[in-house]
Amino acid sequence: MKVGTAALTVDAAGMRAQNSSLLLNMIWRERQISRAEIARRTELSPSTVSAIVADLEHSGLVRSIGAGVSRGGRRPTLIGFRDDAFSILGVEMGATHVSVVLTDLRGRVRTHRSAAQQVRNDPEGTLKTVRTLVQECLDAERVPRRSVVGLGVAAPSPVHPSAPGKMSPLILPAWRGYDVREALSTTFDLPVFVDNDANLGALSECYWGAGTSGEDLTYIKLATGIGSGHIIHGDVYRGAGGTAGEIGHIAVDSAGPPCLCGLRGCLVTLIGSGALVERARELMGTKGRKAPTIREIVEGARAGDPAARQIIDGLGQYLGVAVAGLLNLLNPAIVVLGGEISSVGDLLLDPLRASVRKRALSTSMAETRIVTSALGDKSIAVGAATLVLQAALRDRTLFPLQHVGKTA
Amino acid sequence: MKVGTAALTVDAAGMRAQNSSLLLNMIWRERQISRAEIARRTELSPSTVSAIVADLEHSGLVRSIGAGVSRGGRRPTLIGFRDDAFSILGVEMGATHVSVVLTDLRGRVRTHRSAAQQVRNDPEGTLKTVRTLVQECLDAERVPRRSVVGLGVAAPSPVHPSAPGKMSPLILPAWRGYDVREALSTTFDLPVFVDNDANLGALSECYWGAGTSGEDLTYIKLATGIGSGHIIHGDVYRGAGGTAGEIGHIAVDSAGPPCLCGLRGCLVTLIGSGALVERARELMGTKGRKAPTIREIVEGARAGDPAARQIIDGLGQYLGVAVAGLLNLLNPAIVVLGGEISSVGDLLLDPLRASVRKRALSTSMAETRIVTSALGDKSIAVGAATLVLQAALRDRTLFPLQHVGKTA
DNA sequence: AAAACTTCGTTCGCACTGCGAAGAAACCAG
DNA sequence: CTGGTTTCTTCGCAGTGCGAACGAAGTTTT
Repeated sequence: MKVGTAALTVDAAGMRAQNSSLLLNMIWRERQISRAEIARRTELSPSTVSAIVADLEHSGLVRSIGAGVSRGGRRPTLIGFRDDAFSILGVEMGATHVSVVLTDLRGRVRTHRSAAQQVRNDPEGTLKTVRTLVQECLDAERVPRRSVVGLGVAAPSPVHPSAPGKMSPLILPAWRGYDVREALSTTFDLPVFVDNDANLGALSECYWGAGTSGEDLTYIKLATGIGSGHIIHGDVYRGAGGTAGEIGHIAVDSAGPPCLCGLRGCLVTLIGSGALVERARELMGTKGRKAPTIREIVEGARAGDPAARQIIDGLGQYLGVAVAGLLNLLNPAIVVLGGEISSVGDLLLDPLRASVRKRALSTSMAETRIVTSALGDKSIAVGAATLVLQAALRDRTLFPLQHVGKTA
Repeated sequence: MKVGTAALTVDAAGMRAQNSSLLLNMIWRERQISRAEIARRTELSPSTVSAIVADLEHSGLVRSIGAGVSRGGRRPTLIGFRDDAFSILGVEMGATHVSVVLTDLRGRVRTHRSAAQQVRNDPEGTLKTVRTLVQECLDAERVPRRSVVGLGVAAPSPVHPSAPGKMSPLILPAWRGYDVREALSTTFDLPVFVDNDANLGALSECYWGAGTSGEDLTYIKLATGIGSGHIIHGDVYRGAGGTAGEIGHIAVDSAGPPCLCGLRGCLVTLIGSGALVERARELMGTKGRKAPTIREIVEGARAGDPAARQIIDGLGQYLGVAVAGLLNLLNPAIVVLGGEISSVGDLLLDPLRASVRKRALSTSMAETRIVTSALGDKSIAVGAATLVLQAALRDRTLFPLQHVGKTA
């Protein structure tokens, strides 16, 4: 189990691990597939495929699920992935809440819990809440610790690749000294993976949403803050310091209002939830002085309220400036918009696309699809679980098998 | 030699190929290293290392170069990479010239030729010029075709990953129907690799310039056009449609002048060579109405001419807007500025860094170094050759060995 | 100067892997 | 029911990396 820095060498065992991983991924993707078909696609010999499938079957990750249709001879035995073989925990730490999901190996939510929690200034309380909710999820489904692959965490902060678990001292100063990974890993005795929330939203879309086949994708989270995450070559791209995707602080209007970060006209100051709500209070009838919620803006826009429509239009236009820059620089295949406000769909996409078209090269536009997320409000937490799934599908040893190596 | 789509399977031969590649790269990087040291670093067994090195030695890529210093026992035999074992051709197609280099396996230029050539509207003439220059380079060094690994081409156009060789119909409409790769590959009977010029500038920096150890890097080419290239995980990143890095058409000033591309305030309209020269004519003494050249601006700035300094300052400020966006979105470890104007060094870097600091999150700034290129005017052509080198170091079979497989 | 120790590189048998040929099993078509 | 087809397994083979043992070539100690 070499985990050295350079170690990319292969020996006989590594060869098996690699091919085994390839097959496992193929079976997972196809849901059901015969040995013969696997052999054809991978160009591995039938004998090798049989041997590896036997291994996988023995470890409980796949199983035979009856016969398929004949192609003019003996009917193939279909192999299926056992989605329920293990569970995965996903945690979302939002700005004002914590939410936990327990999923199977297909990203389906089996149980979920959430609670209001001030995350920004209360690390101790947040960790306690997370622990409680996680335990509740485990208890609710009577899931033994043994059958949990790991725990993924979505944090509202950039995460440095070399120190996952530590929060950014600039974004979450109160978390100085805390290590989320460390803390939860010791509590539950599980592998813990931490990443930025927008990155995990992107991963979620890549696996369960708009990402059809692992193409490069960018996810933009429209909420209190504006964040984005990139999937490049099937992997979350984090940049040199883990801050790739901080689209919220791109300056789109040099004459705009000042931002907490010290700049002017940041995207977040113009289209963050706070700004939208503020704008709504100005434009919409302020019944009793109470500021409307994002949900009300969404409903208003759907109902045809001109003020709400106007807010969405403005959002689309500003966002278009940033997205145009994104397309020119990165040229992703898909851009997905998430966050509550994105549920207005075309009402947002139309002005956005128009704004982008005015600003991006037509070559980069032509190949890029811009869509809104179809995943629900648990997409970030599910994305956190997906981070674990992705790691395990690549390295089978992460599955908590009884390690029945044939040597034993 | 499986080159299928999915094929990532490994058999015994693939295992050897992979380990062999690893060693080859290590020897290339270290220049000289003993078998024992290789074994320690790779965690391969000494016997395996010896066997593979024998293979490589037999193929002429490496050789023994005497003994190293003892570590308290027998002195190690140092193995060195034979930089001169093969040659590589690199071609730069600029806006108004074509330039060809013949390099060794260490990026050193052995011969070079260049000629004025209108590339944009004259595909036929351009290809002819390229053929002539390449042949001249080969003749000058009496290099037999057999010892050339391949030919790399830097094109002033985005290159679509699925059709390298075809130019973008929007940028170079006159090239419709031409396939550079096809054309040159048949002429010289060599593998041909084509990529965008800025991408290859980035690759050049990654191998021979500011890129110290394969960190993520962005290169920005300041010339007639403004382009950029990203190196991610040691590889050129091309995006979904090959247009990643089109930084030149990012809008930095919504009130700016209209651009050929149809937008307003594109970076290129503000800091492209044309704009700089135009500005210079306004500010500097226009002796005899003749517009100054970029070179004159550089010299003026160095000599302390306030007008030239002012131009450079403006350049730095505008560029800073785009770079700030780049840092927030991609968070590279290094940003390298290339192109003739970048030779003013700190005179440009100071205002640029100040501009960036005003606009980028301090977290992404902290980890990013911004520098000017130290490579000469042949860096793009050398980058084209490097593309070939990179491919061959990964897949040894690209070296035109006499394929003396031990079976023969 | 000789002996003891250290490091380097090679040799050889072993275990494991994937492959290919052969064969058994299962199915379809006439 | 027979011939052809496809699926899957069995078994011997070739190639690979590993580990132990060994010789080679230095350095350090006696």
